[in-house]
Amino acid sequence: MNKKEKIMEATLDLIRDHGFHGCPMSMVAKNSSVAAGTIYHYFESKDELIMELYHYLVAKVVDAAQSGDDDQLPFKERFMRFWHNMKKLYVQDRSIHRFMEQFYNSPYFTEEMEMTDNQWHNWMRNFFTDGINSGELRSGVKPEILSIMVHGTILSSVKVTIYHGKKMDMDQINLGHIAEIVWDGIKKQPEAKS
Amino acid sequence: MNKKEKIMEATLDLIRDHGFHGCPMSMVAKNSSVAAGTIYHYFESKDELIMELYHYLVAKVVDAAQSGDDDQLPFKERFMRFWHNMKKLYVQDRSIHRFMEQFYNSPYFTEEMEMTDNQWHNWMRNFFTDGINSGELRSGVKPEILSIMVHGTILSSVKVTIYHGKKMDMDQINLGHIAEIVWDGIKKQPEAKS
Amino acid sequence: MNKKEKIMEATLDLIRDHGFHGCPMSMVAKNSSVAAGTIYHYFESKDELIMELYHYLVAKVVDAAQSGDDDQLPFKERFMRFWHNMKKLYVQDRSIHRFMEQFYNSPYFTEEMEMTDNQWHNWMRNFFTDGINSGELRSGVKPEILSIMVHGTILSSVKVTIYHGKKMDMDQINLGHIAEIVWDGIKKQPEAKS
Amino acid sequence: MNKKEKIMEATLDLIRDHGFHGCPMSMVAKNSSVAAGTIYHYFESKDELIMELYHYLVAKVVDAAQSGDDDQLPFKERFMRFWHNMKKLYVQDRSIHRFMEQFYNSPYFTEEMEMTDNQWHNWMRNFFTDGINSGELRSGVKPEILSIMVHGTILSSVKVTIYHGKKMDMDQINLGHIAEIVWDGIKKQPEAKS
DNA sequence: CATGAATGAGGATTCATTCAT
DNA sequence: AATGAATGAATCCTCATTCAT
Repeated sequence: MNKKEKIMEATLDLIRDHGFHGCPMSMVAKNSSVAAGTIYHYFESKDELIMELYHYLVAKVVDAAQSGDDDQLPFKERFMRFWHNMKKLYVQDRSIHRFMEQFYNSPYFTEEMEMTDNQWHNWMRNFFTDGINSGELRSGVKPEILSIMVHGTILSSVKVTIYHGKKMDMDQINLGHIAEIVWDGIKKQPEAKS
Repeated sequence: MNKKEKIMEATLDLIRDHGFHGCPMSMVAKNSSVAAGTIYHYFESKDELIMELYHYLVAKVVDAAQSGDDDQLPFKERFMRFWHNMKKLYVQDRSIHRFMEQFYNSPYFTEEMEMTDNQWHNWMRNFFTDGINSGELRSGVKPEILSIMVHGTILSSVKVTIYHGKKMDMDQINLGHIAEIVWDGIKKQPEAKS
Repeated sequence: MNKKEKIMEATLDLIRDHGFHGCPMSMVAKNSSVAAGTIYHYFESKDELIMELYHYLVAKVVDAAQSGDDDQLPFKERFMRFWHNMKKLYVQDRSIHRFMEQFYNSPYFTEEMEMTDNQWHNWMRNFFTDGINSGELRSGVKPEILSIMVHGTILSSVKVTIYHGKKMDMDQINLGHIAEIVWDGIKKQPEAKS
Repeated sequence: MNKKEKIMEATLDLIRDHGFHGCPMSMVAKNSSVAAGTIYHYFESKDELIMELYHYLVAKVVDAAQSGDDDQLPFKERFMRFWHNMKKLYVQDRSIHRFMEQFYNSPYFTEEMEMTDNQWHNWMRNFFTDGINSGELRSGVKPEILSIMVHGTILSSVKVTIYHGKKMDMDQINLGHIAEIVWDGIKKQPEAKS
């Protein structure tokens, strides 16, 4: 791993373990085994380090999301693969999610950024647009809405897995059901609803 | 409003506008019109202020959630009231949502807290247990799972409303549909599905 | 005990246990069971409280020193009584000595105070002047010098008693010798010295 | 002088002039011509600065004590050299004495420290053990006791010199006598006394 | 007399950033 | 490129003192 990545990974670990607060540059330096001054060769400022880390993680997330995807497959299959890719990513390494949640609710994340081209939102929009166009998903709901909703539910199910995992003696079958429930919610609905 | 609440509200506003960073005690003092030292009469430390603010907001959230609830009503009606109460709460005053998102992903929120008696989780568990017991919700899914899932989706739909609201020129009808979609996902299912 | 004394005693205890630093007025208030404001009815300021405490303790020390003294007795007897009175006082309650040592080496204690009438130094000067005049003590040494020397040695022997007391398995006979050694040093010397 | 020593010396000066109070880090910084933050490169905290200063001074004191010492000399000569070394050290630079007096009577100095290996006490114990073994000092008194006693008396005579020095118009001869008096107290005694 | 909430200047400490080496 | 000592503004917190009740 090159120095720049080492610095970003150290920052990420620090944020996972000690929050956005607990990652002073001095500690980033120590944890990535470089001198404090060296960080400033790779990043103009701490803000820039955080911003680059954000983009680095977005790329990682998109990569994970589309692993094994194939637009020739039935959309339910594609949806399930997406779902499990994301869950795996978030469960295996909590740091990504934790970073993102803090990032989105911090002043680093401005409204402009949201509006601007965003790899991750673009990918999701396209993905769900495919499902709508192929007639396998509900029509009449914008893909942006579907994507935010689905992603929110994935994150929630990650929380369930992580926090309650052992404590609640929850059988895996139940947890697996969540994806089905969500699929039932977004799939093409037969006709009238109660 | 008493001084303690004034301090908490000032902190909350600061966190909304400038994130978990960006609320130095000096600014909390200024925004709540008390001297810096006064804060320490009411809170032992900044950490304690944050923790008390959390509990204060949880109480507010539970209050909002159960507004107009009545266990004699059909569960779909109760669900829709709950849904709209929550959305109203989170959309009208973004500060609660922003605080919570940051809080849950910060070191303030420990695993123990999750496990410990938690007003909000208790309320939600009881609520969804009612729906399961009355046969109006899917059986075979634990109420804890339903509550985390539903709440996660509410938060997501709040994000849609807030961030994309104007930009996307999204008609209100579509947004209203989300609750229906979720209801379709959690309601008693007719029979077997693939 | 009246309120004023209660405040002074609380201050003294605090200084013994936590040093000159660790006695904020708030804690003095708590430990003496009065409100913070009340202290300012009895003392103009913290400085004044410390100064009054000093004078209060000086009086206590003089009282202890002259307990059982009688200028008709042989001076060696008077000296031994004095010695044991002081040791008892300092060993039984370390706070007096600890306060004094810190006081003397703090800015509270000015050179003027040293020069000014000082009950305790006066008492000691008079005491040793008696010994010189009666021919039982060395001549040619000013009583001021004798008194500071003797008192310093008492304090040292208190330190021995307190710190090393148990640890060193020191027989009481040896400790008792110190007064004898000092007496040998200050008593009228026979004639030529080596 | 390196920066670490400059900081310690500035602290010492401040304590001499304004007591253990009266040396805020900001002033230590100013007096040692470094930035406030720099102090924390060399010392973890103010407490650690004080503790290191203590050890630094103990080393200085031991150095001074053994200056010109030679175990081939008669013990009286060694004793007199020791005495005058110490007096010189304490009188020439009052800061060491003032620091020590405050340090020993503050919570910085714990019982454990007293018990623990202590350069200074070790040196004194060895010194007086030599005198006892060579038969030039009283037997039957532990060297620890002799050392505490003698040192206490030196400190007292320093106080005499400093506080009363000019005021009392005390001839140097008298002051010089103190060492003789103490020597008379601790030297091998001719025979039994009442 | 007594209270204790309120004050705000001052103290210890942190931390992003710079710069001589 | 890399270092890490140095900086000093900013932060959290303390505490002597006041004053309305």
